[in-house]
Amino acid sequence: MIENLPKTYNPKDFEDRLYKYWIDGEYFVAHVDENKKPFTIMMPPPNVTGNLHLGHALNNTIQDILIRWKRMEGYEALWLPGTDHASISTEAKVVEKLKAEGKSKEELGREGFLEEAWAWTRKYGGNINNQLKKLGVSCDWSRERFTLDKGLSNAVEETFIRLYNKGLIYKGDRIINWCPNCRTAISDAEVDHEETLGSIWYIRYPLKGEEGFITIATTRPETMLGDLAIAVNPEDERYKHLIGKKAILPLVNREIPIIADEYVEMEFGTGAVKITPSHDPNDFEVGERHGLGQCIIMNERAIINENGGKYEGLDRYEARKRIVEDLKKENYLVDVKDHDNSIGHCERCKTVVEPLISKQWFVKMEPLAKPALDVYKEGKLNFIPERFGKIYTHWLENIKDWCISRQLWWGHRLPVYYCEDCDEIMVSKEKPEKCNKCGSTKIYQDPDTLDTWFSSALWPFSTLGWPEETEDMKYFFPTDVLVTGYDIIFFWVIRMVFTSLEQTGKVPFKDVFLTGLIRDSQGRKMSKSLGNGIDPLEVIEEYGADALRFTLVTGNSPGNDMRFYMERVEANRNFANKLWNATRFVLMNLDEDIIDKSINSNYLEEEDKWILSRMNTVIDEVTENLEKYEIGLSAQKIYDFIWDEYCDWYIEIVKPRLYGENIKSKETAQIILLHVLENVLKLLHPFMPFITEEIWQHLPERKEALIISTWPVYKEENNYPEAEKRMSYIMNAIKGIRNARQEMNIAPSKKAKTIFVTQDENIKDILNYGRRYFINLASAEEIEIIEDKTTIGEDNISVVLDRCEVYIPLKNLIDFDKEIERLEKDKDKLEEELKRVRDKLSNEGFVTKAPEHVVEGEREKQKKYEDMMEKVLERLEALKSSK
RNA sequence: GGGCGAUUAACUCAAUGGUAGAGUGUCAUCUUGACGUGGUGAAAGUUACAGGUUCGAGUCCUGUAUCGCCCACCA
Repeated sequence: MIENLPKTYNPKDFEDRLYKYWIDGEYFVAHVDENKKPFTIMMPPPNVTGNLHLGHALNNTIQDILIRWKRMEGYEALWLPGTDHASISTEAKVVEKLKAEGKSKEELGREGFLEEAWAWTRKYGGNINNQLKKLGVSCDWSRERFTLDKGLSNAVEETFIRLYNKGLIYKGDRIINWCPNCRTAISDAEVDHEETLGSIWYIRYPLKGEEGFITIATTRPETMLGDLAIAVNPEDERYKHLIGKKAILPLVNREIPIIADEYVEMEFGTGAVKITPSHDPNDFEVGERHGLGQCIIMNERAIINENGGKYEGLDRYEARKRIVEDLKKENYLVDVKDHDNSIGHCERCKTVVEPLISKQWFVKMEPLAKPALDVYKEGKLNFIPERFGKIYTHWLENIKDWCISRQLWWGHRLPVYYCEDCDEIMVSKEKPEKCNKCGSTKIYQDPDTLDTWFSSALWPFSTLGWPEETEDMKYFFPTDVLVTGYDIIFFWVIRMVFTSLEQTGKVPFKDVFLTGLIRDSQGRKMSKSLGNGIDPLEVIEEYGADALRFTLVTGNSPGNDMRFYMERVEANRNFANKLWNATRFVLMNLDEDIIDKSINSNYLEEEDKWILSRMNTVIDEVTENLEKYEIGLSAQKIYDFIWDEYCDWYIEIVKPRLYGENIKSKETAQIILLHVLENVLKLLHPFMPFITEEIWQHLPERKEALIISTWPVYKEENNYPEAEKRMSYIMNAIKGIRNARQEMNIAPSKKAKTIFVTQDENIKDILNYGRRYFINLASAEEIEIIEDKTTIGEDNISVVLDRCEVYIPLKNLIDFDKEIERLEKDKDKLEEELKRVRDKLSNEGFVTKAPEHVVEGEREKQKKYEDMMEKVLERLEALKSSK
């Protein structure tokens, strides 16, 4: 007896067990094997202390599908996992924890803080990996990396030094984005702009040595404390006479020059602009051009400093309030108007960022951007969907230097040392013994750390041992595809490309598959504050990982946002249950002695050929869809094949053979049931790895795990177009009969005599062959196939098919009005179809220009519909006259 | 101010230029020996709008509307 499955599908019974089974079998571990082609994916490293959310689940499901598929196709598949130290985010969490304990970063000092951060990382660091395992990810845990690992840190330092030595990293005083809450500089990409309704204040500045004022407009009055000039457009007739003169800065009483600069738009505001070089990027440039110098008025917490005079110690917004009040009091405020403007917020903590002049480290982007643009133009880098290529190009064409230093402790410390005596800068991995320049031994390291994305940018190769020339590096790099969300194209994708081109000379991946965002059922972003987030682990707990995975990859397309519905998860769980029970059916009808037998084409019946042929097509299409990254389509095709064709048709058709006396027929049915099931399990495995492996393990004589079985391929010997045609005729006939019977309220249990009328020898042959199908699937009994319908009375349900009519005599059960109504409906449908076909065929353009097979197809349809129409009309007339 | 996307059944979404599909929901029906997490059947569409290209358009082009996203230094 063959071991059977439990009666109900319960994923919790086996998902964890199977994951352990795969791990124990080392199926996820990749090896350098010159006889095989490599296929590599680098998992986008989640934050080390993060938790799995649906975005991760989507991403990793897609990667797992690709990697499992390629593994089965015979590639040496490496999927390398790991985590990111997430400098700013982790540091913020640790600071918060310390705060709750009444401690601060500063109290602990750098060493103490880092100890706390490592403790935190060790405590929460494993979480996300364990959560990923629940999802079934088949990544190579033996190669797991962390961005702060020794090797990866070495790669970071190496890269920094190389770029520095090439002059591509520099230190400079520049306007950067400062987060007063995180108290660090952040890059442009880390600033979120938000349109906000604010005010614009019109302030008049008295002229020096003469009567009158010059009125400026500003959205940030508090920055006037740092004003070093007023600028007007050189062409502006209103102000030409004032250029070169001086004005008095109200409240502060500083003399500032009135200068001319092209940057000023005459149409905006009053046409005169206050210039605050230390607190605005444009003003900074104006200041540079006119040698205005600097006046910094805020500290790292955005609190007014000693340069702010009496406003010193006030928060920036408090200062604004007070300054506006004072201006009003002293009659400098001319007007206040509503004004929309776009305000930058820290991507991490949402605090309004402060543009601030500061000494920071930058990567010079222009020379790096060029090759990254070229490889895209040369087609060496593809985006799925393609439209993201434009976003990539646009960003690179308008790129600005990348601020990479952060005033944080958790991260890669800059490999930069200074001489205390002569300020010489020394860039090296180790601390220099003495100063290169003056020989002093008073050397200290730069306190700053690097932007997290600087190390992430190296991920595709630092993980493989670069800069060492490791075997892994030579074999697995460059990688094949990157799967990530479109929201981190700027942060990550682009930076990986230019960094890899610069350091390795290679594009790090051929394809970039971009996923959309997952939203809640109302289309809102999932967020903690809204409380609408869905925990993937809870979904897995209730419905199983396979149902979740299937939900995430169906019903959406790459790069488009999707809404998440529990109902869909449930539907996919039901699909798993369907497959589970189909397997139970197959297993309970399997005789042990068929297990070793292979398919003998001599014994194949029509439905066997049909299902083999259909399976063959599905194999072909699914593979093709996967190659084009059409994951949702491929999943849908497998779903439809399993449910509609295998379960609803093939299993139902084959039942009588399984219970019948004909041994050969019975055996063949069993062999085909098992054969198709095996192939379907393989096709479905990348999408639903757990249930398929579990079922596979219950099939007789399993020698190897499904995860390493061979991906099915199209086979010409399984191609049976004729059987497909004949079966589809029969299936259509069955549907027609079922439909008519249901509409006439004839219960399926009411078996009825069924008479087919046809003069077509071919159809006769098909129907004759298909007798048992009708008996079992269309509630037919006493099937007759005749040529002449004149002897049949009127007391029938009748169905008009292609080249055939079906009569089901049901004496005294037929409601003539209802039967007429039903046929009228058929008539209407046929009329519509006929009109469409006739219009087409009477269009000369169509007949002459459309491809021959399309025209021929329409002609055949016309003939068919005309014939059917004639029969329907005859029947209608007969019914009406006999009423 | 630029750029991009979306608009298809009640809802959520699919659909290589050739008769618009699915899931969910709805209605009817079935205790048939895998599955009620099921079977069978039905109803449900001017593919946002207006033009154009084409023998033929949900699909390609132009414009409009609505919604959404991204980028951008206009004080």
